[in-house]
Amino acid sequence: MANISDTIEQFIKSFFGESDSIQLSRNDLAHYFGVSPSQISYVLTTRFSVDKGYVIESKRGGGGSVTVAKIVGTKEDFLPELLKQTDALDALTFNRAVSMVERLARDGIITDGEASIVKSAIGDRALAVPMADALRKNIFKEILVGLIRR
Amino acid sequence: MANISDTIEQFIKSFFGESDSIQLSRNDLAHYFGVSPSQISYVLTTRFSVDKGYVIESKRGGGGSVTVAKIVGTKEDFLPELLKQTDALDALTFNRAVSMVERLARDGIITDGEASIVKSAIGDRALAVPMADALRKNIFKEILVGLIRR
DNA sequence: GGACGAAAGTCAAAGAAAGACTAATTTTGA
DNA sequence: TCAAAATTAGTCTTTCTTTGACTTTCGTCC
Repeated sequence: MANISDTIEQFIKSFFGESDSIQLSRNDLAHYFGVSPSQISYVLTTRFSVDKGYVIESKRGGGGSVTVAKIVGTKEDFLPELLKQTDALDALTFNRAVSMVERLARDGIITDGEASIVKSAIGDRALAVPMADALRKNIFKEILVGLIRR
Repeated sequence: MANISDTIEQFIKSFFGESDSIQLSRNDLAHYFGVSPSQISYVLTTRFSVDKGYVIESKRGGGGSVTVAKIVGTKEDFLPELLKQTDALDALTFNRAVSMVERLARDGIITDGEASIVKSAIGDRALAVPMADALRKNIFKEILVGLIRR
């Protein structure tokens, strides 16, 4: 956690209370942490992506701001939806998979323990073979199928 | 003990004691000992391997680092033992893996939900590739390592 | 409506750190 | 002895972070 991006990520997350949506000022945050404004954009795009279960909206100009909102899981629909999305890919990188898994955990669809097992199973060390991303997709799909049937 | 690798190994080990997990910087260590960074990697992989009872994780980029964690004998030492046994195999059939998983569940080391995820991940449908048994061994090992670390 | 300033967006380049691979050297053991 | 294994170094690659310059959009004030 030595890097500033992680710190900013945590700081932003700490603003989600019971509300699923927060509003912030890119410039103020940048100033607060003493970094360039685009650093905030970087944190926003890398840490609050759609795969991770967030949407970002913003408004420029005077009084502009950035809104970060949690996509709240519709539970029943979400797993089949995720399966469809995954199936449409021709490969699945580890990072992307992790985003999805952590989102499942965040929304309580799987437990943290289950999430960590999935991450182990589809990690780069586990899949040290050619075409790892294609294989990872396969495995992840099977896991999703299993989750749907339970 | 004349060689620098042994010295570095001891140096790293001297940081354990309080905690079972330490964090270090490859570059800093290399500088400290006046060796090339890859020398540190060499020590890490040869002296802190899984069968020697360690797990290594790392992160690249600004603020990146390497984490070395001891596999500490939990409970009945069953998991480390199982890991060692699995490591000794050169392949792992699905049936054999299922036996192990079910035993873990029966002993309460993992939940039923976790067991079913593991089974999905290492099932024959998930691993529809050549050399599936070798791959399955790899994946299962990583899962065990993850379980030990929690 | 046009000019101005206040936001935020974009993108590329530079920097930081670890990983992978290779070659050379040294040590070991049969 | 001498071939195999272990060690050491060097270099290139990949990944992630950080910064800065430039662009676009929005609101406000003549």
